[in-house]
Amino acid sequence: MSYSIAEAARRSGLSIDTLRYYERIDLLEPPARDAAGRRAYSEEDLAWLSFLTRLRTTGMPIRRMREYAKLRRRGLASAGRRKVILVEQRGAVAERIAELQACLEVLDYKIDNYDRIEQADAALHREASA
Amino acid sequence: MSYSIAEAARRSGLSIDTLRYYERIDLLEPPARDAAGRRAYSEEDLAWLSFLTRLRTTGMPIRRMREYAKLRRRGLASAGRRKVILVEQRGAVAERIAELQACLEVLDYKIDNYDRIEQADAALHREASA
DNA sequence: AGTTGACCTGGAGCGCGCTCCAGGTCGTAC
DNA sequence: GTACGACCTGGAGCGCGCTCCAGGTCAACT
Repeated sequence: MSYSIAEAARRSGLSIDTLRYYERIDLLEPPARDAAGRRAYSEEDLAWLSFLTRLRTTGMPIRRMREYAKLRRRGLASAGRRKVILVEQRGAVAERIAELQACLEVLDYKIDNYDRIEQADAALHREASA
Repeated sequence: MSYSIAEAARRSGLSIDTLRYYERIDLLEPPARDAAGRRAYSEEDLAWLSFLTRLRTTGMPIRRMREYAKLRRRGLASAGRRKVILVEQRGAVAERIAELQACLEVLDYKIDNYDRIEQADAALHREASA
């Protein structure tokens, strides 16, 4: 089973342009082509894309993803170095989550303040119309 | 107490250029100036900067921060709309955290796989040298 | 008086990650 | 045979958030 670029885009959630772009910058091995020279993405291609989008979601820069992709092309021998990249990224993600949670607290605090302002305001109106 | 731009940069963690840039794009009210025309940031300026950097950390686009800043300049009357922005952002942050946590699981899974590869590899070496 | 260094302004430039475009080729449907 | 639509290529353009630069002013120090 293989997929046209439009199908691959739909399934990966990336745009057609982005798929071609990823190929150009060596994130993605050039997929097979059909008789007419059109890209035919395999299930494997899609699985790799799905992992790539995970990495992107974590905020990994494309430069680093290319590094990972390059290692992957070298096969098993590069497994150690690939693992290092993932472990590093895991750390970065954990940090980022902590950072966001701290921000969440600040937001909650501010929102609480606005709540109090609203209540004071409502009280004022009750008083005025009493 | 007021602070030179260098001090403000040090305390806010932003660069001097970024401070001037924020002022240019109306994120920051133009701070007071000393006799020589140099910026003199107040404690309030710094507090606002610190909140701004929180918002940036959550990934709020600058466009939206400007909106918030503009409302703030309009005083109490805009409190309701400012609250809406913060509540919305809180939602976005919560979503983002969830997304990152999902990615974390994928990373853990992949890293586990690499661990297994390493162990299998180590076993092979033991066998070979036995 | 001269040098240094922090600061000023307006504007250009940059790295990132796409996104869009022009101009062309195919295969299918009418 | 022609119109259409999906796809192709190479390359330009874009929005974001800074970052850097040239050329200048000013206060302090020697």
